[in-house]
Amino acid sequence: MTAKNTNDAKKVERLEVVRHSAAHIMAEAVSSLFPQVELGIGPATSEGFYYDFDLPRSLTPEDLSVIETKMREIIASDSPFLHEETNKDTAREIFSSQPYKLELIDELDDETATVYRQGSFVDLCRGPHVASTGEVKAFKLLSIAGAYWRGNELRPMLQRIYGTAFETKDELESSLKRLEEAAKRDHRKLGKALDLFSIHEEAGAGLVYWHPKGATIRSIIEDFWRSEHSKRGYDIVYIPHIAKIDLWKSSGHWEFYQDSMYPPIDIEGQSYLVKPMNCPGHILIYKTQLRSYRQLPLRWAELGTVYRWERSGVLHGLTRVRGFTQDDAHIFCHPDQLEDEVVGVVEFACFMLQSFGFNDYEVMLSTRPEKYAGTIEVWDQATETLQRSLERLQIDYVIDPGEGVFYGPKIDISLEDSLGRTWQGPTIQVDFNLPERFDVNYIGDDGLEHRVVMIHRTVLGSMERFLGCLIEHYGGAFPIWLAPVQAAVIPITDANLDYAREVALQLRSEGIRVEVDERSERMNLKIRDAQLQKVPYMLIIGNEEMNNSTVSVRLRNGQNIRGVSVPEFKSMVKSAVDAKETV
RNA sequence: GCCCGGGUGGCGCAAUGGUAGCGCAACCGACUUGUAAUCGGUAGGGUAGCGGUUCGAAUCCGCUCUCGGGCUCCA
Repeated sequence: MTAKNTNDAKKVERLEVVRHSAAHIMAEAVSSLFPQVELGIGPATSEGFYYDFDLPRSLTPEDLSVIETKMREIIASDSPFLHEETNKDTAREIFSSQPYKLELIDELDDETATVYRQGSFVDLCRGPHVASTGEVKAFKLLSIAGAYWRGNELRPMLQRIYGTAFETKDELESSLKRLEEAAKRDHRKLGKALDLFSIHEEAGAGLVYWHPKGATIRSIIEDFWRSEHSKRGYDIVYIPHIAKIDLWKSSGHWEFYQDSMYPPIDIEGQSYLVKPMNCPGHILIYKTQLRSYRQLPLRWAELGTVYRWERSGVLHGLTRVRGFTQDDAHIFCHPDQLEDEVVGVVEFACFMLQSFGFNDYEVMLSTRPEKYAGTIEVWDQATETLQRSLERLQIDYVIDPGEGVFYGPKIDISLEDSLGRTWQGPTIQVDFNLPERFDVNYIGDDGLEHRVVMIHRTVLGSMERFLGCLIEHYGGAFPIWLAPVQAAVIPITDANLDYAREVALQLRSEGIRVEVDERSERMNLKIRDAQLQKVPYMLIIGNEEMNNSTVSVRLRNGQNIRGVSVPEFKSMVKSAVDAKETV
């Protein structure tokens, strides 16, 4: 487990100041181009900075370069950032024409208000800033977006300009390159280019169709998932996709989660709902018997497909969809087992992530939200258990107040991909509520009924989101154990076709995923296509190979190994698969 | 859902009021070739959908669907 530490806090701090100053310079530029502008806020972010504006017209991408030019002038003028302390009343006068600033002034804790001036521009701001505008040496405006004032969808929508800034031009350049690289790895692009999945306008937004190659990867992951679960004492269950509304009323989902559920379906006068979660189904199975404390913990896992109504604007490739398969499991245990179970799940989740090459993650503990079920005591108890488990594992975590689910607190793990971006992955949620609602019990050693404690958990998140993340993490160049086509057999001329087919047959009999490129094309074209498809091994077969019963192996990194016998190649692939090698 | 910007042959793009064009892929033919694109030919769309303006619409307007960048929200 690698803790994420801010290795050079000072540098980060300095960068924040530069970015915040860049935001002010941008605000000055926008103000001079649009004197009627009403200013929102303009902070630095982990990636750059933004500023929100209320403007008389919509900005276009062309406006960005005009604003950038203006910003360069301001930077060239090298005017100092002047810090000024004043009181609220004076501040109100300064910002009399700025309603958003006035609102901020009203909410200041004490009587002093700090303002910063550069040139003729003045902004309400706590600071700090660089000494003068000339110190902002490398910046770029990136995009325009709508953003609600103060993040509240009931308040006006402002226009937000995103930009980024660095201390040096080199750092800016490499950051922009990283963005380009990220764009190339976009799972939506790669999904199309590598023929992995599709989403259809005529079939519905947010609903994923897995093509053979994508499905191959998915089913390998699912097989791995099942076998790792069975090693850890889980059993697999299956449940239906719809259930009577009463079940969802009993569970509390109808009450707390209705906004995310699809409307009822009428079936012969009865209302049914498509499941947004799997838990009630697993509870029904639990309740088919009287359970003894000796049976606990029961760990039941399911690749359970759920459907949630997500607002149209939030859908995004595979990472935000309306139908998805959770790698779900529910653990029924007694309270004394809770901590051990949580520890086991967190370890399991980390193991799974590491198996896919994710070595950095962030752990978040989310506490009681405003809308919650159950009592505060029970919530506190559960939250403490989660906390103790993380401490036992010596995992650094951040507390996210009020972000728990309605039925219990949770641990979320977000993973960091090869480009340093974070993705929401596994989640572990304690639930004291559903056992209560469904009266889920076990018979203790005292012969009496006791309430079970439930853990909901995923170790990947959802198949869709995880695959989306994996595609980007590997940039489409999947490790050998996951690659949908592990080897492309490339005959040089048609005369080599029969031998090529024979080699493929031999490899296939060993479970190696092989395709023969039988097209009447040149070898170079076939190699190029296999490279673009990111196939890990290309087996070039010409007369030389045919005569010696060998293959010539080309790796996707360009490396060539000639004269490899077929058995040698088999064991090469096998060991790469076993080691989960990436090439 | 909200703000802004898009939707053109399988894919990537061009055409901004005058009856849609290019590259790749596909198909046919020739070539039979040692590590990232062989050459030639053929076919393919009426521009997301519906309605409107106009002599004339891919281009302008309205509505719907959908995609992208964000906001809010989330596995």
